[in-house]
Amino acid sequence: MPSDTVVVGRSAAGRYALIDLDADASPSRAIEVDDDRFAALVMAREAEGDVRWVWADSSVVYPGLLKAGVRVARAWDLRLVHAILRDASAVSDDHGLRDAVSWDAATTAPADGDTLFDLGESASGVPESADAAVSEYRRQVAAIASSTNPGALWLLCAAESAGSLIAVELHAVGVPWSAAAHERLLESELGPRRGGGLPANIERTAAAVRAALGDPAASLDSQPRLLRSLHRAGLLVQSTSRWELAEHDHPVVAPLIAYKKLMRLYTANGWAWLNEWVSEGRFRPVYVPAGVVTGRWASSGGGALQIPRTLRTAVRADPGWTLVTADVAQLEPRVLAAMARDTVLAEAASGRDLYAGIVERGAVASRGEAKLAMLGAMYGATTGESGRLLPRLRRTFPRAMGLVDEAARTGEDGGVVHTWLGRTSPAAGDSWRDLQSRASEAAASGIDETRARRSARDRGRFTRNFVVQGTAAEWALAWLADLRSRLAGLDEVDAARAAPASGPVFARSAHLAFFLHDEIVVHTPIEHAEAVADAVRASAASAGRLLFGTFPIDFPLDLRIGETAEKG
DNA sequence: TCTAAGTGCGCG
DNA sequence: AAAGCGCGCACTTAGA
Repeated sequence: MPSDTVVVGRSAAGRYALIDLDADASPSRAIEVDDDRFAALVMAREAEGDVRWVWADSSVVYPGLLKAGVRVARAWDLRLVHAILRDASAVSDDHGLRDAVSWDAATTAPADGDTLFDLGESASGVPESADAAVSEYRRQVAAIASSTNPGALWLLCAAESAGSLIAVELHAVGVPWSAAAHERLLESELGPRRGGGLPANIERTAAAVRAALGDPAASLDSQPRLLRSLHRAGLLVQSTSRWELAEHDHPVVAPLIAYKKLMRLYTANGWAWLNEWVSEGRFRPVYVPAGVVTGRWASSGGGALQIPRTLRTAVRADPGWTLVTADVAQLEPRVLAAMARDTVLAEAASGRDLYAGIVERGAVASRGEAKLAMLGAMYGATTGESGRLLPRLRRTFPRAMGLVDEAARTGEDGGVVHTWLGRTSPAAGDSWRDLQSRASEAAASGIDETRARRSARDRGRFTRNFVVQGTAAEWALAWLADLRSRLAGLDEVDAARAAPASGPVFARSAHLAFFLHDEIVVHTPIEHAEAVADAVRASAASAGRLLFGTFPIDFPLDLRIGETAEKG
């Protein structure tokens, strides 16, 4: 059965308007409802059959639906799709889309969820009228249809929209988080919490630093003052970063590095963080789909994507539930092999460890070298060990290396590049172009030329990485979207075992709980753990096929089942 | 007292 | 001080 397309927005009277579109995207039927009827109507249509909900912004509309107990299977996020199509190099005839500047809203975090049905003040500033949504949707459909790669663009926009739903759901359901485990870790690392002052271990370590500096009043938290103290103590570093400190042999080095580590934990993820971000056993990060230019997600508040690995012990399943954690081994080089149709690299990647495969093919001598060289290829290293190893990688994998080298050249020349599905890098800005053209004039100074050259190289490294990072993000979106629908097919548990009872409807069965670029955590009733693991693997395979068809590249997972999400 | 920029470090 | 990409956050200082 083909899916129905229903556009959601506000009517002139300020009520919710639902407009059915027929096959050629013309409006065929409109219904207006008051806010209190909206969720019920959506639920009814979902029960009736396959619907794609087209709305301005999932982060605005969807939290209210979830709160009312309604989950939708498919959506189309006009704001996110607009941003993709506006920049897409595959779109030449945009059917007025690029002129529709009211849809150019900045990526925003959702207002924090308590407003039931509040579409009134759109958090992202995009239009909220149903008519505006219909017009924009028609422009988007036409732009995709007339693009040079409609299939890929459609897939990208659908995946992006699925991601917009998942981001809202992840926030609503939260990461199961044991405050007790977190506190135990804080106590053991930082020592007992002390009213007023710093925790005991931090104070003790600070005292050791000051003793080693021979300066009982040394300021450790002000970079310029600490730097001067270090100089006075005879440690002639240029910065106070751990990397540079570690290269020196001086009694202050060890305690200072220890101090920085403890302070980091204390200030970034200490008791204050726990108090602010964890409640009722859940950490609820705000995800921002496409918050990164490459299409990766960003987060806002709580530092969701920067939780230190050591804190993962606090991620604990509810009683009767467990966690399925999976991450993709070497996602980016695998994606690169597939994009470049580099069968040699794909072969080296087949099985478990891509870096071991590179060593086996004789390109470099050790796994460490393989990793360093491959990261250097994707990031654009020119110097050091990584830069030295690159030519060997180019000889062994000319197609894959050719793809990233070409992306870098395009960027240096001021051009744009795009991901496998067609997300396109931003155009070079005016100041960048000015700098380049000034440097190419006859009267250009040496300084101008050097600066222009450097900024061209910078841009080249950005576009080089864009194609790989962005395509990896697309793979991950496809993985997430496919997994979400597989999980939705698993049975619910009794309400008494729901996790937690006050959580959103989908929390009564296995559900995604965390996502970090190439890693997912699923919270599941214990009896469904194996089924979840199968679904996770199946969706990874399916994402690979969806993007790369029959090209022989696999995406092996590191998958673990256990009540904590700790890696190990 | 506010904001912007610099520094450093957590994640991929 | 990262070399070599992309982020967010905490803390400080400089400047208005």
